[in-house]
Amino acid sequence: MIRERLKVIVDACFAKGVSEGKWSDAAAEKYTVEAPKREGQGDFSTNMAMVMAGMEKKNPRELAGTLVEILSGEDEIIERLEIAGPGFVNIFLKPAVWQEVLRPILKAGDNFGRSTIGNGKKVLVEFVSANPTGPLSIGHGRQAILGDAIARLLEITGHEVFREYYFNDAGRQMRVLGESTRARYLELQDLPSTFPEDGYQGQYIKDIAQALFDEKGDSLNTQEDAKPFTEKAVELIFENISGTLERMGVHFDNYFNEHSLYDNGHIDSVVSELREKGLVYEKDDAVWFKTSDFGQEQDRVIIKSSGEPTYRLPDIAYHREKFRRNFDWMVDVFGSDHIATVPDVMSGLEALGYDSSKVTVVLHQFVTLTRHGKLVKMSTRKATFVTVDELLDEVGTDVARFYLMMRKADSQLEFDLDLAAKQEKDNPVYYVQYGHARLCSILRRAKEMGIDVEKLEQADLSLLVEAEELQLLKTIAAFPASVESAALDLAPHRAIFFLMELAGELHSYYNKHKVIDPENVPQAVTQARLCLVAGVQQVFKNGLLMLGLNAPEKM
RNA sequence: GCGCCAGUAGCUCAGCUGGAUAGAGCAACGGCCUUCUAAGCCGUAGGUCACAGGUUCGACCCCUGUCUGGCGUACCA
Repeated sequence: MIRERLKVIVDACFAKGVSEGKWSDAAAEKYTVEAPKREGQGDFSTNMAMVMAGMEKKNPRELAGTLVEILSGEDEIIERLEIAGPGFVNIFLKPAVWQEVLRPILKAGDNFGRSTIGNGKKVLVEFVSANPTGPLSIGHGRQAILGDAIARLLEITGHEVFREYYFNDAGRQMRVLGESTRARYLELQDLPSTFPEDGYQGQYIKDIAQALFDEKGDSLNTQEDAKPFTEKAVELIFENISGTLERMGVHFDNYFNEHSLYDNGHIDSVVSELREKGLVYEKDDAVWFKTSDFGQEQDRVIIKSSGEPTYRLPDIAYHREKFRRNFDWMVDVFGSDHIATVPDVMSGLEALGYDSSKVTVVLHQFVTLTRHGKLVKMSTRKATFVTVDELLDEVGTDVARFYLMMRKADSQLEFDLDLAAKQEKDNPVYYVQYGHARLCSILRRAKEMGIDVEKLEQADLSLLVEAEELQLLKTIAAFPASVESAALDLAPHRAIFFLMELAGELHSYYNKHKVIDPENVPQAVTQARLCLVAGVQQVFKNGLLMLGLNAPEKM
């Protein structure tokens, strides 16, 4: 909020310099106004002089001097200026600028941090999209949390968000699932059975078989078709997946069934459209898509010689339906093992005349699990994975959510189960939540002492002069920009880091300065500090809730 | 072989479009609770930002090459 205000002033001064012939407008939009990392380098700093130096063939420090001359006329919010290092202009603002940020924050309340930059843009976020072959693994968990956090961030920045889960309950995988279930079903009756070679080996298949036996008895013993087994398995697995998602606080607006693409003729129409454009051909009894026309190394099969489509074809058809449903932006959250499909889908969309730049794919790297210091290898088929449910049992929803969104998607995420479970105290989740709880505790105490919280806004904020106080004010003032950056860059981990930084500053302040202390702190100062406490508490609360985390008032 | 991602403190990781003296949390070591919650704070220690070149006023960031790890590279999804 403050940075934007200052940027306007700096831009005006740049323009003034241009009109006065001090420099050309070549550097317009190229320089930045940023908060320096280090203390003592001003509230903000601009590199304008250095950016201009190369273009103007002039000494950066000289240019900086000129800039300072122009800027010094702007004394409404600027206290002083200095030229530093190779030509930075450091800008020190009047403390009142920071002190006054509290009023709008308290006024905005739960809405502080929300914005309208999304401008009502319709966004489809597709994530999880696991086929019903087993419980959600921790990898799916990462995707669920990442996608959910992205969706939440886009929502509060003014996008119209639609969450979708794409799944397939037909085809070869499902046959194997049904056959695996049947084998377990016969097995539990001590009847001869043949477990498929590539069958699903998890305990959950046995549970499904048992449920089926409890329901139908031995009436399925002579069943040749695996279909009733598949149907039961899908039903129960989906129940399980929905339950897990519910526990994690993840909801979808729609479950899109791949099979509907066949029923509605979308698969066929994609093929015929591509055929009309001369982009498919037959070879070795299979149908090939000329992906080489779109810069790829080789063409790809879209219909196998058996007549069955490969995964690419429905993927393309599905994305075409996304476009037909008029979304302005489509965000796909995939695991990195799906990387191969991305260029194929993009090529398909281009071929069908759609602007594939409206699709953004967030590929997240794998979650590597360690338990007892050893790497846990994961495979759904062999059931050697850790399920999201088990994770939630061990560490709880908040810890799971926090850990799974704390890393950027590009990084592999190591989840140490022992650590997450035992780390009840030295846990970043609690570090942040504790900050919120502590502030709530102060506000409670204020109330008990009869300090009228309603009147806080009338406090004399100029009494907030401690370095830690100004730092907290600067940080919370940057909250909306931080949310925007996390949302637009689809990077929820930045919001997490913001909260951890705020928590660090808060805990330091808490230990150094007392808010309520009638004997040592004047009442007016207490009033002002309570305002700060309320503002910071509000930011913690908004930040935690927007990420789907709890903001406990007591811990 | 080729493509994508990663390589930053003992460990796990931040570092947003190139900016000033490299950041956090764990772990280690030394301190702080008759005072608003010690799930906290303060201090110490810890680095050739994988390696080698290049671009420039300035490189963890951009370019080239090399090495290491992960994921792909199916008529599996």
